[in-house]
Formats: sequence, structure tokens, C-alpha cells
Amino acid sequence: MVSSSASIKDVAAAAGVSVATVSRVLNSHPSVSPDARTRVMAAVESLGYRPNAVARSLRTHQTRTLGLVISDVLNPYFTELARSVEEEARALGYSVIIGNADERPDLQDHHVQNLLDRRIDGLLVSPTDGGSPLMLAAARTGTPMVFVDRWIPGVDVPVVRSDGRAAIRDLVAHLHRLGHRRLAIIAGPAATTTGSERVDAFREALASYELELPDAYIGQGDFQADSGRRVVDGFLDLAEPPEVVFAADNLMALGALDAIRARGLRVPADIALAAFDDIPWFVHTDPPVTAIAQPTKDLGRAAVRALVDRIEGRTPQSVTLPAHLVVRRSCGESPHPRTSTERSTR
Amino acid sequence: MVSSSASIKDVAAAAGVSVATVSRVLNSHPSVSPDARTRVMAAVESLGYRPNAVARSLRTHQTRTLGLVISDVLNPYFTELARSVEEEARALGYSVIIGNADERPDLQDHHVQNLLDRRIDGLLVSPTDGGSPLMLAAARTGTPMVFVDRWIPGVDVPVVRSDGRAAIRDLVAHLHRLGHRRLAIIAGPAATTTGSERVDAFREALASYELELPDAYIGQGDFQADSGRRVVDGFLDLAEPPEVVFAADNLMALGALDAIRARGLRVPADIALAAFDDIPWFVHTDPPVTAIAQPTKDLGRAAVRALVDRIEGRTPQSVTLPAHLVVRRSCGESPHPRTSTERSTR
DNA sequence: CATGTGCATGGAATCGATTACATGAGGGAT
DNA sequence: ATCCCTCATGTAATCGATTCCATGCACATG
Repeated sequence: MVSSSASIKDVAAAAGVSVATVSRVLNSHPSVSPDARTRVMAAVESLGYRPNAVARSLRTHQTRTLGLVISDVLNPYFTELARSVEEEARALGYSVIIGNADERPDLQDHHVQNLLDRRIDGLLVSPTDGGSPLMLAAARTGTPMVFVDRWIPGVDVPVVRSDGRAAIRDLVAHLHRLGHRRLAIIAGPAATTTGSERVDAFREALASYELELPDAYIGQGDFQADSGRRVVDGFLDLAEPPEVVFAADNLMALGALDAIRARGLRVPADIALAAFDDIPWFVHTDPPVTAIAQPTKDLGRAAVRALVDRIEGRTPQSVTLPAHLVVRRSCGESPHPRTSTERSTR
Repeated sequence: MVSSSASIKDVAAAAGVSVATVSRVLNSHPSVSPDARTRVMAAVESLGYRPNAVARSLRTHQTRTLGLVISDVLNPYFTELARSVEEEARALGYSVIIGNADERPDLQDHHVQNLLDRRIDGLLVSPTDGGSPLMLAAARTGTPMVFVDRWIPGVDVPVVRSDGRAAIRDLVAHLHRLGHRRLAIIAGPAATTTGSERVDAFREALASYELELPDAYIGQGDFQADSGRRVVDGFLDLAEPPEVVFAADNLMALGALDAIRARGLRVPADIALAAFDDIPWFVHTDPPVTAIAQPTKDLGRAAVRALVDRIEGRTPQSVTLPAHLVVRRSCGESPHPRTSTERSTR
């Protein structure tokens, strides 16, 4: 029993049938006699046989596997995304191989290449940059592909993402109401869509209050904590530092918090802080951080469905879901303290 | 150029040689003429040929892939572990497929089975329970295996983990010095080694101060935030609630924080809190949380090295690394405020 | 009774690589 | 000039499945 690794031949021999019949039983083909079926099942059981997925994939040209290349596993937003992707994929009979790019285009290429070499059935990517030659080639060749969260303009691939424009307008309205006029942003890499879009939306929202977004108030970050630290240090060294810092992701907000704290300053008394991407920890930081929450689970689900649609020959839909503002205390006392939006996680 | 998918035959035809020669060039076999080599390389280039990893694996009986089954992707500890595992594996020429068990034995089995079916070269597991039949069978059959963080007693598989005993003693000493006498713990599942060991170490440490750990002060959690909430609610309903709650992981600490906050109580004035597993956010919570930090990166690295040693025929070593206490403010004013251990994240 | 239909089954090709073995060319030693 | 060794190369087997096609049997139909 349960030998190290039996093949379909061993099962066939044990059951006294041909490999073809074993294969038919395993794939529930109708034309198999009850007798043969039970003998095969018994042999499978007693040998502890499991079909070799490698051989099966070679023959059938499908791996029933999706690749997911995310920008940063250490970012809770992406791990939640990865989790919902795996969940939905499993429900549809696929497994997922995750590649972590650590916001590095070279690593991203490494994983894309690796996944392509493994002949995954489809690829889900949240691109770290504007599109390497490899990525562009991959989009053009046969492999079904869907962008999630971020995308590459001009590439004909469905996109599943959330739109933060309205939420950013709400945020700016909230900040303006609290009396803030000098607002700064820690931007993500300009090569990413989320990096540039959030800045644009922020600038537009400011414009509707007759406010400017001077270059000195646009810090160039890379979605990692360190860059948040560095940018905020720069802001605080200005002759006229901003009253509010809006971090374009949660890790840069963490870095910003570090830098502010290192100078002995207080949030929001000395400087206010808001972040894109809400995470459970923001409820318990000092102070709780006002943030823009994405419908992360829904994004993951929708992305998988779009990709599987492409794989199985249906026409995939691009999807855009709205993000929303969650007001907490990091921008100053809210007009309605203890609203339902301050509620605990989950 | 860059067709949808060329095979080794196409390359052979384009280069005017046999598939054997192409294969030799690709695997840098010495016996290939410079002329043939350049012609093959040119054909590879112009066809955009990439070897099919599935076919290669079938023939060579190795996938150069490691499986990693972790207990919970949403737990920052495990994602850091996963990252370091992937990093080290990549350095050694392997890729990693991650399976997330969400602390559910059935999901864990699903992933183990899936990875085994894909004929991964080795398996890294941090078991969610005491060992399902499948897991025990997997450990006995040929697949090289290493346990990381948690393990299954009585199974002959190398273990790479950290020992929190000394750090827990330090924590109890710290708490005792601050005047706390009624200490409670939110335990992990008794079926996991980390679940039971942390309780044992805590009880032992208390004993050396002549303190008891009554059953009422042992809350049964499952390493997830919700259970932390539930357990702390129970503690606070006791006639004599504890003065300190020690959460056996960071997610249960988050839940504990939620529950304490929901009652309008304050940390550490009303109740002190400490956690196993340190994470960057603990620096910025209100108050900063005293925690026990594991050398997570080193654990990941060591685990991969042990596993690859087994795979490549060397003898793997079990490894145990010490954890250490990081004092912050969640247990009361420390005798040395603003020590170096309070420093900001990385 | 001859023939047609359908079902259960086995043989063998196939997927895309790697590799053992055979072959032939070229060069050095005798 | 003969023999032998080495090197470059090609042919074919192989890995473990799936699946097309042929075969044979049972049964229904004319």
C-alpha cells in the first residue's frame, strides 16, 4: 500500500486492464463496465495511486493553474488580494502560483518568465512598471492575461481595478472642511498607473477648492515604507511644510508615521496623515488612520472570473469598482466623532 | 519571431540539426561544435523558443520547485517567512509554490495533495494541526519534507523553528517587575506545537515567580483575530479579570486590542497586552505593543537550506534559533523609556 | 440467418523534452 | 597504412498520462 509512487501502468497491471481503461475510469468516461470500474478503483486505492499532474499537463496542454504576479507580498493589500484570488480560483477548479515582484521590474520579469515556462493557463498581473519587453510580448502571445489593480496603458488586456477618484474627492473635502490648505502627497512610481492616477485625482480634487499642488508637495515614493520615511523627512525640512500628508499606499504611510514620530511630532496636531488602502491595523495605530478602502476581495474574485472567462473561450469583461473613504482621527477631529466608519476591523 | 509557442523540434528544423543537439546546447553539454551552437542559439532567438518546463519535468523527474504550506497568508509573520523562503530558494535555483491553509486542516490537506500531485521536489510545512493521515503518509513516502515554525511530534522530519522559551521568561520577568501578578494567555490551538509550547513556557516562567496560571486565564484561540476578541471578552467578564493578556500571535493581539477598545478600556492603564510575533505595525499602535520577535528571515533561509540538502542527497539539519523580547509600552511604563528596542521598524 | 448498432476494451500514437547508444569523421600513435 | 580514441551528431527509447482507432462481442432488426 501507499508505495512511493505508482504509475498508471502499475494500476492497470494490478486491475488486470489496460492503461486506457484506467484512464477512462479516472476521467469518468461513460464507456466503462461496472466490473472494470470497481477493479480499477480498488487498485488505485491499494496502491495509493495519484495521477501525475506533470504527465497529464503535457498531454492535455493545460495545467489548470493560474499565475499571479503581485507587486509586494509584504503589503497587506496584496496579500488579501492573493487570498481572494486563490479562493475564487479554487472554487473554479484552478490552483494559483504566486510570484512576488517586490516592486522590482527585474523580479517581475523573472516570475512572468517562470510562469510562462510552466505553461500556466492564464496570468494575472499587477504590473510594477510601464511594461518590460517581456511583459508586452507575453500580452501579445497566446497566454490569456488580465491586469489587476494596476495596468499597462495601450496594452489590449482586460483590467480589473478600483477607481479611487470619488474617494479621493471625499478625502479632500474632508480635509478642507477641517481647515487644511497645504496638502502634500507621497506618490507611487510614475510608471505605475496607480502611482500617477492617485496624484492626478488628488490634484484635480484640490483644484475644485482653488488649491494648488506644488511640486515641492509631491514626494516621489516607490510604495515601500522606506520611501515614505524619506519623503516625509523632505516635507518636514521645507520652509513651509505641508499640513497634511496623503500616502498613496499603506506601507508608505507606515514609513511616514515612523519619520514623524522620529522628530517627536504628533499626528494630527502637528501634521495630518491619510493613506490609500485601508488595513485592519489602521484602527489601532496612534492615531487611527483615515484611509481609502478598496473592495479587495471583490477585485480578486472579479479578476479570476475574467481570466477564467478568457481561458475557457468566453469574452472577459474589464471591471472597475469604487473605493470609499473611511474617516478616522489622523486628520483632525472629525465633525462626527465615533461614527460607524470608525468601527473595528472585519 | 516570438511565435505563440515553438517546440524543440521547430528549433532543430530551423537550425538544421537534430533535437538531440538542440537539447545539448540548451543544457550546455560539452560535445557540441561551435558552429552548431551558434546556429541553435540563433534559431532559439528568432523563434523566441523557451523550453517547456512540463515536458522537461516529466523526463527528468524533477521540477526544481518547492512547496510551502503556510498556516495563514494574512498573518504578516507568515508572509515574511514566505518571502524569505522564496528568496533563498531562488538563490539556489528553485521556485516556490505557496499554499495557504487559513488555519484549516482540510485546506492544508488540499494543498499538500495538490503539491504532491505536481511532483514538487520538496515540501516545507508549518502544520495547522497534529497531523492528518495524508500529512503522515506524505512524511513517510519519498518526498523530502521539512517542518518550519510548527511541527508534528513523533514524525521523523527535520524541524526549523525558533525557541521562545527564554524570551517568554524575559517577558514574565518584565511583567513581574512592573507589578503585574494576574497574567492571562490567549493560546493557539492545542494541536499545534507553537500553540501548546507557548502556554507551557508561560506557565513555567510564572512558576518561577510563585505565580499560577489558572484555567480561567487560559483562553483558547485559533491564531486568528476573531478568537482574540472572543477570548478577551471572556477575560473581561470574569469577576477578577487579569492585569495582563499575552496573545500567542499577532493577529489574536489585534483582536484583543479590538475587544479592549470596544469596552472603552485603555492599554496599559486598565489592562496590559503583549504578543508573540513582532510586526512593524506594533511600533505605531496605541500604545506600541511589547512583543516577542522571531528571526523570521533566518528561519526561512535555514528551512530552505535544510530542504534542499535533503533533496540533493546531503543530510539536513534541524535548526532552532532564539526569539527575543522587544519591550514597548503596552505593559506599563518601562524602567528605561525610549530604549533602543523601541526603535522604529527597519 | 445475415447484418447493423452500440458498447467495452486494448493497441499505439502523441505531448516535448532528455539521454543511452550507434555511427562516422578526423587525428595521433605505431 | 592501420588501428584506436575522441568528438560531434543523429536515432530512438523513455517519462506518464490521454485519446483516436480498431476489434470483438452482444443484441436488435429485417
